[in-house]
Amino acid sequence: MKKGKYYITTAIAYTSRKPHIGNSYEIVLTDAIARYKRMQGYDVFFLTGTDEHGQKIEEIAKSEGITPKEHVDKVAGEIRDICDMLNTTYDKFIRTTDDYHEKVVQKIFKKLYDQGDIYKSEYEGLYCTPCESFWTQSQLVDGKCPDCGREVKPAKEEAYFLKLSKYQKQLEKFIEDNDNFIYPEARKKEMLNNFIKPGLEDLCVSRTSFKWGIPVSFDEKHVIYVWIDALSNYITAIGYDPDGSSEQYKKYWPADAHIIGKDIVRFHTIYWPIMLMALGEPLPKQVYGHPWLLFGEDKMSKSKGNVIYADTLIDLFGVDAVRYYLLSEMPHANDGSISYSTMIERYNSDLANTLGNLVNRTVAMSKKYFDGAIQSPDAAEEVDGELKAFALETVKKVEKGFNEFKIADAVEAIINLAKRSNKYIDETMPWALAKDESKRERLGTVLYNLLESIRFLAILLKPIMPETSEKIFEQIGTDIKDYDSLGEFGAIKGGSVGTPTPLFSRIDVKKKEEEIQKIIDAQIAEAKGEKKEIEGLAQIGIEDFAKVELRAAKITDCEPIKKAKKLLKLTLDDGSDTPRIVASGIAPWYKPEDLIGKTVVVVANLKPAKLCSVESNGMILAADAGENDVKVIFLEDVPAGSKIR
RNA sequence: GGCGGCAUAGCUCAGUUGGCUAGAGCAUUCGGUUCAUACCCGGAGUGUCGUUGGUUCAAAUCCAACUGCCGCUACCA
Repeated sequence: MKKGKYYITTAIAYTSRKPHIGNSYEIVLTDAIARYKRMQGYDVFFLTGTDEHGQKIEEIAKSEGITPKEHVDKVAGEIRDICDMLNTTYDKFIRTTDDYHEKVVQKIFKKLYDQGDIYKSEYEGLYCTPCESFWTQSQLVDGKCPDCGREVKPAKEEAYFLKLSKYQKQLEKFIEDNDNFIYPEARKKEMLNNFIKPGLEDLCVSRTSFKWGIPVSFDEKHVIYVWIDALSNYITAIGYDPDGSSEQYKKYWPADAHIIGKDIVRFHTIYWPIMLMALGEPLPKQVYGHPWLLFGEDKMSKSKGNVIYADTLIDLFGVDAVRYYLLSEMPHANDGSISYSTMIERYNSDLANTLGNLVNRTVAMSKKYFDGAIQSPDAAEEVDGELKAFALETVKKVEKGFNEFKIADAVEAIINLAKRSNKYIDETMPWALAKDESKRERLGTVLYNLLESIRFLAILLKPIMPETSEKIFEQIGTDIKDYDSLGEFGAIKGGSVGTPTPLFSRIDVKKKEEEIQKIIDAQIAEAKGEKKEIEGLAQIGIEDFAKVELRAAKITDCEPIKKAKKLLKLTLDDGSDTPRIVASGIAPWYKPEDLIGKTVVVVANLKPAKLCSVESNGMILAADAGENDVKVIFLEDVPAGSKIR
């Protein structure tokens, strides 16, 4: 049955480093949906790709001593390999460094500028001079530059802006009229309440602070910032062009679903629709912001040895089991979590015991009792009717799950059909029927119903575990694989079954855990090795150290700085005639009275900086003693002014 | 601080518009079966449904307050 077109996309992955499984599961999710829709008869176009510009990439490449292009080529390759390893069926893989993309993005920018939706102004922000970066209030750490910890000051930079404010009303109306546009519901409320209703500020869409990006065609010192560059991929990939788009674009746009992480919902439901409104193009039908898949309780970290990459998992369990696991654990509203132990558990209980064993025992019985020949069904009994009804109901549940992006529900429904089929075997007891020659017809019917039920499973599993699905078809000896055949129970006509072969062999938990432990140990060792390398790179000569002038200084006075939560203003006697004023971010850990009279180490030749309107001359040394603990280094029996070396 | 959400069996969660002795999966335990990958099927459970009030013939389900947890709070790609 032919249905309409269905254009679905993932977010494009940022090519800073190789993604871990938490980053990769989005494409598996999207692939399952794409395969499902395709199977239903939709003309699907599935887009994924990589986002390759920006300051961070420029910096990483520099630290690696290669060009940004070399870096992104490497990482984009890795990302694409992972997509392929996961057996995903994207129709196109776009890179934001692709020629056609860059050209069209420039045209889009120009068009918006020409029609007045983009205008030139000044970007006002908090600037850290040594780091040459702008920061927002929320990015600051203790009111200071998050990179170097130094003072930031308000500064202006020439930049281009997109008029969000102009389209605010129109966007608000669109979101409210289109109930399913932002999904799930909670995200919609967040966008509406936090951003749209309070009023949108215009968006800065260009930068001059770095070079690795698409230049503004009519003002070369500006680079087009991430928003317009990255978001446009959804239309440039299928041939949008302000001067005339391709047939493909006309066919597929607007997108039916953008599948993205919850962290970028704002970009896709505010900036992106407004860009499209400004371009005069229709808006996507739905944006699904999925939650995160975390590893256990912790965030993934190399040094903890808990970073899981797709290839590691695939080596351990096989691609279909990994897909199955990710999709069955896929959270819908709250963040979910994965672990090796639950992976093993689900593998054994769902895949090996429930599904694999069902197929195996059914095919084995068909071989044993009828030499593989599939019988025609005879008169139906009540249990048969129950099984049929259950199978037909499962098709509906799976459809509902996919339509609502609750893939875990769909997966559960499928496994439940396998369980129901196992129960059916116990209810009908084919081995007992086999002992009675007069029950031969009944035995044939029972096995027929089982094979048909398994055929349902194989079709419904196609989007989840494509390879396993094929194996099942081979074993049950049918090639009736089309989705429409699920409208009725009983499509198989004759034929004979294949060889019973276990689909998933049970995992020996102990052995697998040992294998996993080895991988974890290797990861930790590798992380340590990398750390050493960094330490090695960081080595400096004695002449560098000599540039730092350290002196002992006695704290003669100390008071909190009113405007700052974390700062204390210290007055120091550094042995010179004039008292030295230093601001220090230690208020959470020390009270002024604890400090007066103590002797500390001060960096005497640090460039003065103004912190919350106090001029700070130098800094005092303190240790990061723990996650959130700072200890000032105190000196004993050292006269103020002593040089430290 | 503002906006939104969640608190149900040991664990992960279902519980639609208020109504039958509050459910499922996993784990635990007992029993059945032998076609099958020591697998499958069945039984047993345990719960003050966060706390306190209120509405109602009736509340896990509606309202209020409180407590705890979580998400979002604009220029990061």
